Formats: sequence, C-alpha cells, structure tokens
Amino acid sequence: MIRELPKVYEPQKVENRIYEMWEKGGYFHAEKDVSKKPFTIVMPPPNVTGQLHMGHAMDATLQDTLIRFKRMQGYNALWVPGTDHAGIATQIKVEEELRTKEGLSRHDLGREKFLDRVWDWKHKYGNRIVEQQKKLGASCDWDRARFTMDEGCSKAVREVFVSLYEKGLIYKGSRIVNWCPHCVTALSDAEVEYVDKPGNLWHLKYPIVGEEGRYVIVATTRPETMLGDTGVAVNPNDPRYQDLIGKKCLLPLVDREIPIVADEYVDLEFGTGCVKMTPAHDPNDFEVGLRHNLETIRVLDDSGKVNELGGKYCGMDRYDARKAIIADLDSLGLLEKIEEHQHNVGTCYRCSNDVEPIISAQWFVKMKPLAEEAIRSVKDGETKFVPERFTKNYMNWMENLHDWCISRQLWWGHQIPVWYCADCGHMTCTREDATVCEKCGSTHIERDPDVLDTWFSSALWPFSTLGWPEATDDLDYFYPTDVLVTGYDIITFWVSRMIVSGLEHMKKAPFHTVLIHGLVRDDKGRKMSKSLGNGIDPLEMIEKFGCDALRMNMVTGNSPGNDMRFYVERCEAMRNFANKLWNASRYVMMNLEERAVNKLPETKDLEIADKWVLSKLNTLIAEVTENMDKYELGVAIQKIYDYIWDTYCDWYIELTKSRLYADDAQRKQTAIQVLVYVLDQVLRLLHPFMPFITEEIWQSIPHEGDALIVAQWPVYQRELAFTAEENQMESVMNAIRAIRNRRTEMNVPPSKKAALYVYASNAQIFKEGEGFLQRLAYADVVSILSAEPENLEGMVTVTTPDAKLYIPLGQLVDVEKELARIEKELESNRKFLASLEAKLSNEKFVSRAPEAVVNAEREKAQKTRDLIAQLEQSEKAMRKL
RNA sequence: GGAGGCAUAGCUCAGCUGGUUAGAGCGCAUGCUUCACACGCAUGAGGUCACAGGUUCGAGUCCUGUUGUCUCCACCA
Repeated sequence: MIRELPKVYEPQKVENRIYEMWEKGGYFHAEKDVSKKPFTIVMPPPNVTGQLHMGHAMDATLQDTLIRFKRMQGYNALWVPGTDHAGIATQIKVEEELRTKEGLSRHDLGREKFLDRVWDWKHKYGNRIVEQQKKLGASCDWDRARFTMDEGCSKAVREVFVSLYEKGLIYKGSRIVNWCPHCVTALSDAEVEYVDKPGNLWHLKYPIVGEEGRYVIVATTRPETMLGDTGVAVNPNDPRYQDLIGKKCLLPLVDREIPIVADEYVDLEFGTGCVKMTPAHDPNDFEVGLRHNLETIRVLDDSGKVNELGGKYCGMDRYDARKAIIADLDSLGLLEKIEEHQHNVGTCYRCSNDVEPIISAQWFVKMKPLAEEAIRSVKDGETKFVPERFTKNYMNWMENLHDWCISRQLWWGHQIPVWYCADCGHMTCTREDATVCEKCGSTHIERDPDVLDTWFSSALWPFSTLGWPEATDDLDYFYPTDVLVTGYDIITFWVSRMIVSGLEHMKKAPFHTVLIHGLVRDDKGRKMSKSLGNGIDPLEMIEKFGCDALRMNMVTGNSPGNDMRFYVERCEAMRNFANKLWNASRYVMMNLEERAVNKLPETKDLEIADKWVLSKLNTLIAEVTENMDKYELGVAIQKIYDYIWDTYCDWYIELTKSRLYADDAQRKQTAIQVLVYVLDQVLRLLHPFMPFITEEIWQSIPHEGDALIVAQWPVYQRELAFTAEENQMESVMNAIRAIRNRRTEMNVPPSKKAALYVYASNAQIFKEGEGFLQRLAYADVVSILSAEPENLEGMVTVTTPDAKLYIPLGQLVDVEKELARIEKELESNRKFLASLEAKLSNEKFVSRAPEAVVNAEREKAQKTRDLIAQLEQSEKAMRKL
C-alpha cells in the first residue's frame, strides 16, 4: 500500500495510465437503470476536421466537472460525445487537399467519388479530436459516440425534414439569400458576420427619359449591381421629387428604361433621397420590387462574376466590374461624386469573403410558428440560462427570426430528400428514397442536389443521439437531458435551434439548464485565432503542466459567461498546487502504519486540532456542494483550493507533527487517522476538477471501493460541527501568527528559540495548544502564567484579544520601539472600536438590522475592547521600565 | 439604431440573494538548507471597490445618470 513517491508530481507518468484504468473499468458508460436518477449532458459535437483548441478545453472541463460531480453524487451520469460533419469546413478542407496534392477540383471527381474522399478523410482524421478530448480527462461514454451523418442521425434528419415539409413548415422559394461566392453556397442569416469596413458612396446620374439634360442622382455602395437595376425609388413625401414619380429614367450602360416609383422605404435624409432598385441583389429592393412589380434581373453568377445579362461586363469579377463600371460612367459624365462611407459589410463566417445578397431558389424553414413555443418555454422557465442575462440574447434572436435558409450548394452533408419530376414538375418528398414521382408515377425524377445546413442536424443532437426517431429506452430514460454547456457565441446557431427542435419533435425542451461560458482569449485579451497565430495549444499545456493544471486554469477565477484571458503562469500556479497536494499526501503516506485504516477515530480521542480541521471540512463540504449545485464552479474550486493549501497543508499538517514525531502511540494513531480521513474527503471534493492526481493519490491511501471516480461525494455531518473547538483553535493560531509577526518585525530568525510565557483568561486552551506554540511559534519552553508578570524588563509583549504573550529577548528589546508599536496598535483598534460603537448606539441599526448581525457587531466590539484593555496594560507596564 | 457585459491591489481576476477592518493567483519586499513540498515556508507592503446622485440602520454589492471600454443584434441604398 505504501509506495515510494517521487518528490515532484509527474502528471505525464500518471494520466494515461489512470485514464486507461477508468475506461477499462467502464466507469464512463451509462445504461438505463430505473433505480438511479439520470443526469445527462450531450456534448457540443466538435467538427470532425477539428483540432483541439482552448474553447474545447473550456467546454470539456466544465462538462466533465459537472458529470463527475453528479456521478459521485450517485446519479446515473451520462455524457454523450460525438462529432459534427461540419459541411462547409470539411468540404473545403478536402477540396484543398485534392487541389494541392492532385491538382483536381471536386467537379473533376464527381459527386460520388468526391464524397468517398471525404469519408476516407473522416475515417482517417475524424478520431483525432476524440483522442485529444481523452487527454483532457473527458469521462464521456465513448461507446455512445455519434456522428451527425451516421445512420441514426441521418434518419432523424430525414424524419424531421419530411415531417416539417408535410406540415408546410419547410418550403422552397426564390428569395434573396446571403450568398458566399467563394464557398459557392447560400448561407443562413446566422452565418453572416458583419464587419465595419471603409467604403464609398458613389453618386450616379441616371438620365430622365424625355427630359434632355435632367437626371436623377442615386447613391450606392455597390455600383456594379446597377446592371440589374429595374427601377429608382423616392419617398412619396419627398417634395424634391414629386414630379418624377411615374416617370422613367434610362439606365446607363445598359440602356434600359426603368420606372421611378414612390415607396416609404426610402429615407429622405440619407444620400440623395433617390435609391436605385436592384431586386435581385438586395433584400430591401426585393421587397420594394414586389410592391411595385419591378422586374428582377440577376446579373451576378454563383461565383460572383457578372453573368450574360451584364452585357460587356460579362465574365468580370464583381470587384473588377465595379471599377470598370465606375470608369465608364465617369467617362460618360454620369459619375456625380464619390463620398467616403463607412459601412457594415456581411462576410462569410467560414471564409470571411464578402457575402453577396442574391436571389436564388432555396429551401427554408418557417420559423415564426416554431419560435412561438420556444419563446414560451424559456419564458415559463422550462429552460434556464446561466447566467440569466443570456435569456435576453436568446429572446431577442427568437423574436426577430426570419425564415431559416437551410439549403447549401455543397456535396458534403445530408442531401435534401426531394425529387423533382421532369414530366409533371411535382416535388416528391419522402422518408424512403424515391424512384418514381408520387404524383404521376414518372421515373424521370431527379433528386435535389443540395444538402442541408450543418446546424439542421446539430439541432436534433439531444434526441437523435439517444435513438430518435425510434422510441428507444434510452430516449425514454435520458431525455430530456439536463445541462447544456456551451459558449455564448453559438446560442443562436445551436442552442436556440435545439430548443425549437426539441419542443417540436419531442414536445419537451431538450434540457433544463444552459450553462454559458465565455471565450478563452490570449493574454492580451484578443481572440485566439489561426490568422493571428496567438493560439495556445491545450495539448502543449497538458504536456508541460499536466491536464489537471490546465483544467484548473479553466475554472478558477472566472465566473460563468465572462471571457477569460489565458495565462500560462496560471497553469504553472495550478501545477504547483497539484504538487502541493502530492507532497501533503506523501507526508501522510510516509507516516502510515501498516495497519492504517481510513476511518474517523472515536470522538473522545479527537484533539482540538482534529476537531478544528474536521469542523472546517464539514463547512467546506456544505458550501462547495451548494456552489456546485448553482454552477458556481469557480467559487467552489477556490474554497477547495484554500482549504487544501491553507487549512490542511499550512496548518493542520504542521499541527499534527508534534504528535507524529512523539511517542504516544494512541495520539499518533488518532492524528494519522484524521489526516487520512480528511485527505480522502478533500480528494473527493477535488476530483471533478483535478481527476487524475486525485485518483492517483486516492488509490495509494487506504480506501474502500474501486476508484475515486465512483466514490461517494462527501456530505455534511451535523456531529462533526465543532464550533467551540474551532474558535479555540483559532485563538491559539492567532497567538502563533502574532508571535511570528513580532519576531519577523524584530528580525529574530526562527532558529533563535526563546521561552514563551502565556497569560490568558482561558488558560486551558493554551495549555492544550502548548505543543503548537512551541513548534510553530519557535518557543523552546512554554509556560502558562497564572498572573501577569511584574517586571517586563527584556520582554517582548504580544497581544491578542484573548491572550498576552511574553518573549524574553533581552537586549533585542527596545523599549521605545515597543511603546511606539503598542501606541500604533492602540490607535487603530480604538478607531475601529469607535466605528463599532457608533453603529451599535444607532437606535435604527439595533432595531432594524437582523439580530444575528447586531450580535456579531457586539461580539466584535467586545473583542476589540478586550484587546484595547490588554494593550493599555502592556503600555503601562512598559512605561515603568 | 437597439441590447448587454465590464470598470475592485502593479497585472489578471473572484466577491452568491446588501451586513468581513474588501480577497486570490502572479508580481514585489524581507527572512528561512524548519525531518511532505524551494513547483516550498514565514512575515509584510499595496485598494477613497470608475465618477455623481439616490434607496437603506447599513452599498463593492440595489436604482438612476455620466464617462471609458468590449461584445452581440439590426442595418440606410
């Protein structure tokens, strides 16, 4: 049982072995078990193409900590892992490889062969992120690992699509969509990121038909779209342009006559008050176009080049076309002026290229009816956001939803289950692949080539992973899940859509709590990103400082929802903490007898220090459990950290030394049993945060059960609350601290021992604490006095509220300095007392404040009075010298 | 344009539903080869809790406003 332990903890030698032990032990696996309450978390599936980054480390740490906590509390804890096929990201990656290695495009291969390549790629690299998550100590049920394109998930997607189609909630329509010319696909609103960019406002002159020399001047930020203009709009209330309404102007370069219409949409204040209308390339223009029956002429193709409707500009890239058009208009004298103009440009969240609004036939989900229930559910508290402020975020999004564009012009993804009939034009949408048109029976049908938005399948994750649409036992038992942990950046993408889907298809919200965390930033507060090259690799940190240290870094000193900066120094600090714990354990183990047991001694054998440490442990257990229940992990771990380092290591271990190195076998046995017991308990409390080192140590101390990972979470025990002893111990500790302070002030090294005389109203406490004073206050002899000493010649006095301590230090004592110090202490205490007395003499305070508060203040005042009295006596005695 | 966060020690941040003489880590200063640990021990310095009002017996904590800063959403061509 007792192992030789190295002086320094070496996580690299421990972590893999421990993780294997857990996996082999099957501790991560959960099965339906009606005798236990389930606690379920579904992991936000990382991209299969992904490389582990700090965001994952944050995500995984929080989830694993919660799961381990609940597992120890006796819940049937299930953490469902998996990966996301990540449509665009993955396809781009494979295309890139194809291009660089073989010089081929996906079109050279064709759809089927290309998809084979992506699957190959997935099989080759898809497990990498899983292996990396294991390095984080993630206690997921790997047996249940899912993939958003596996058979079950595909079935779920199909079912959802078809059923929503049947309900009329999915439709196909020609709408303005966000189009990424680089990725060559449509995007949803959520996938567009707006970036403030400097640009220009070009003022263009369109000649009025039939009125030689008269123009309308329109202002635009995207002049190239003028090729598709089919009208000019002014505000109906604009006095400047009343006579123009109904007239026509001639679109330059294209020579098309287009109408001038009046529409409220036009802002009188902005630009010239005349707006060119390009219904095919602007969502607002599209709306206006509908109202006024304007033609829709699309002039850009899918890759952002001007198409054949753009006349001589055909084939030019949108930005080249812009230059050419401006130059041509200028030479025609139709460029009025160019203004600088800052504006928000939509960019693709994947490739960051400018998004082009383009009219296009796409598939949409009608969100309004679905959102209603999702709003109600959160309003009613069926799902709560932690911290609560993110509810507003969610609501804001939900209440302003446009229909969700779900089709993507990609190959990698769930292909839309709709077949078009070449004969009758009917759309067949079915759960089984169609072979004939369901309307006319024709076999001339062709499947829609597009795939679904990746988030369409992620939205089903909480139930698709549990077997839906089959009515499985798992689904029945584990759904709804409990907590969803994720960053605030994907509330709209993912969380909101899961809530919508859960309510629609399962009739129950998918989880009761959404725990939101912030972003991990670099030490300067910048986002970690590939382009900046400021990312820190979690695996490197694990290699250097150990997984436990990294995990601690993620949870300490930050509160839910707030961004955190990543400091390598904090990893170092946490590694030091691990080492501290390691060495405390070494101390305990070195002192273990062969017959050592992990059992609390009988209460009668407990000494003051034992009761003190146990009582404080008891409080710790209650508080930490409460903090954990409220998801205040940062607060919880701080308390555990402080208890271990301060209470257990710096004090309790020191307090046991006089017993461990003495001869009394009984007392020694008691001390060692308490040491082991408390260590065992704190290892349990710490385990969810630092799973590896705690398991490693726990395995080496006397224990019952197979593994700490499944050990019982500590509970508060009323019979271990020793309030009186706690206070008594604190008095002695105060004396020790005061003495150390005095000695340091006087530059007396610890090696210079001196006698110590103690005079205290409650001498018994100090009698019991004699050994502590001797060892920790560097005394060679401790004498408890029954009366104050007469002569203070050569004495240093140390005063605490309940004791006066005298140290004979001979010539080292400078009476003047002593007096000055006492004066200073007196002054600050008198001030403090005055403030307390002012408070206590305040009628309103005494009558209105809760009794406990008033009593606490009274107690404080009494203690301060005592201290002042003591100091005054010392002062008097000193003055005699 | 709308919404929200943050502003506390030199740095990075905790501080739950108002009651501590305001805390931690790192950094800093001084001392220590104390038989678990120098990835350590001991002691200490350092804060008018952004500013101005208000509510309250009592405000770092609640309310209002101001300033600075960051973020999200919407988007005017």
